[in-house]
Amino acid sequence: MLVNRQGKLTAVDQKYPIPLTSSNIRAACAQCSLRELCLAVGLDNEDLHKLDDFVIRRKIKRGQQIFRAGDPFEALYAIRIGFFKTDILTEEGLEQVTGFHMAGEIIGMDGISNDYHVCNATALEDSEICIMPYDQLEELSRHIKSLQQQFHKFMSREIVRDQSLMILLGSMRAEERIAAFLLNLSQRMRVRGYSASEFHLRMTREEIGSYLGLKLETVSRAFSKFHDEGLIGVQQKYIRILNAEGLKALLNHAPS
Amino acid sequence: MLVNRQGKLTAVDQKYPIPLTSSNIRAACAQCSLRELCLAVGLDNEDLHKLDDFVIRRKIKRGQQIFRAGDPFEALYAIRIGFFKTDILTEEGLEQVTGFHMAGEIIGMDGISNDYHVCNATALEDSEICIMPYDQLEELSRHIKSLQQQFHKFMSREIVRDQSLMILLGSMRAEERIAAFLLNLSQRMRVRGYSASEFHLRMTREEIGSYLGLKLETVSRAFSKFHDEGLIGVQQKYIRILNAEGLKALLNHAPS
DNA sequence: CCTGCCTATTGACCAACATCAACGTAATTG
DNA sequence: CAATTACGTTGATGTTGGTCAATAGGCAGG
Repeated sequence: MLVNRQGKLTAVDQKYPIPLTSSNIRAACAQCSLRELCLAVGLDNEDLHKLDDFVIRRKIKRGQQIFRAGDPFEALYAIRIGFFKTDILTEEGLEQVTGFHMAGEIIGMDGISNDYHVCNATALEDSEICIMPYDQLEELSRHIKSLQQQFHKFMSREIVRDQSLMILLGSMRAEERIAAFLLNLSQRMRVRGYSASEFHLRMTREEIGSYLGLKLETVSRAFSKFHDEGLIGVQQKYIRILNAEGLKALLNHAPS
Repeated sequence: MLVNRQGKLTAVDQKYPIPLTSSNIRAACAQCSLRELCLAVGLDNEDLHKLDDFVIRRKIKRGQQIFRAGDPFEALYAIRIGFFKTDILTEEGLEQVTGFHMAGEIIGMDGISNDYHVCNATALEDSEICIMPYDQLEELSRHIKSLQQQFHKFMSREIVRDQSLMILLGSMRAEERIAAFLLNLSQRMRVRGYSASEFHLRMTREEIGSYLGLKLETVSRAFSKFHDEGLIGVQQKYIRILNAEGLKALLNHAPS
């Protein structure tokens, strides 16, 4: 087995790069439950089938990577099922997590600007993705106006998302960051029809810290503090939001 | 006069929103010296003229805003001459600068995702922009493949740029951030044919600090320290890079 | 030229978070 | 089952950068 239960690589990752010849299934956007979250929003059935013509569905195991920094850019990836992180190895060899990604989100757009990827994308649980070869997506979006518009909105949304994180990193204190992080996760779970008040974290404290510009100890301490204050329940990676209003209140009166 | 020399608003800004009926000139992309930096990269003359048909050139005074958070999204703006900042007012009423923008760069892409802008764009010196109404740009990019590709690259570049800033904010210490900031500015000046070793900062220490997640005093102290170490020359907003290698060296051995 | 405002610099002090370290726990492996 | 490994929690201590405050310089406007 390539990964242990924590998703850590325990051997050379022989499944990378993802083999394009095995376990590939033609996508079926028209039947997909994520149609309204994904790029396909607003497309009619005929157009959906044009997407199906070149979109490939793939299973990805926990710990497996879809692409790595430096890889040539070939496709965008829509998450159908599962949970991913994207991260960058800094010059000093430190990992910095740049995002956590859930069903309906699209990753890989960083690669468009220079024809290679600048980050790694790793599954944090067993997942399923739709591979959208970029040349064909670009071609099709020249012919389907609503696809073009939807695609642009996805890119713009990524810009806006990154800017929110910049604000978080630039102006919030540790506990505010963590409250914001939990509320954001909760919100995204709700949109996808999962419980917004209890969920399993798929990432470690260290990955959360890396994402939020904090050390893992600081993350752990904040979780414990929120727990003691009755704001959340914490048992390892299992989180319950007990007082969402209380968490939101932490965001508003920032002394800094 | 609406703004004093520092660009601070000294009266209600009556020039906002920018009047579309005065001082508008048809753009002339084919003659533009920024053709190779801007969206027009790779377009032939015929296509350039199609762009000219709807792109409007405008002068913008220091302190004037192109758009504000909450404004309906209508156009993208290419900077022809000058220098801009984009910023967001946080819930607590604090300004957070999200970017500094120079000639050849495009601002406003944050507005695509929700049909309104999420940030403000303010000229930090007298400037000139090309207004590109978005509907028409989208339409034209369906017909000109290289325009479409170029546009996508610009959006992706913005994503990559934001992610670099996330890494800076999430993992660098104060002096590293400021060294990185100066080197980045220097590099962008070089690309535009200006001196990379001496330039005027168009923004205040407070704006730099806001951008880098630091307080203005910290920015000032770092400038003084670099000055004492002979890395840079500082006289108010006039900066000389005396030892670029020394600045780069600060980035590499990060103890954190 | 003086006045006032904005900006920048510098020092003294302090708090938030990082660092270092020890220990506990869950899950996997042999 | 024991051993191992990753992950998480908590405490003690230290450093970075924030906070508060005083001072000075540049520029606008009367």
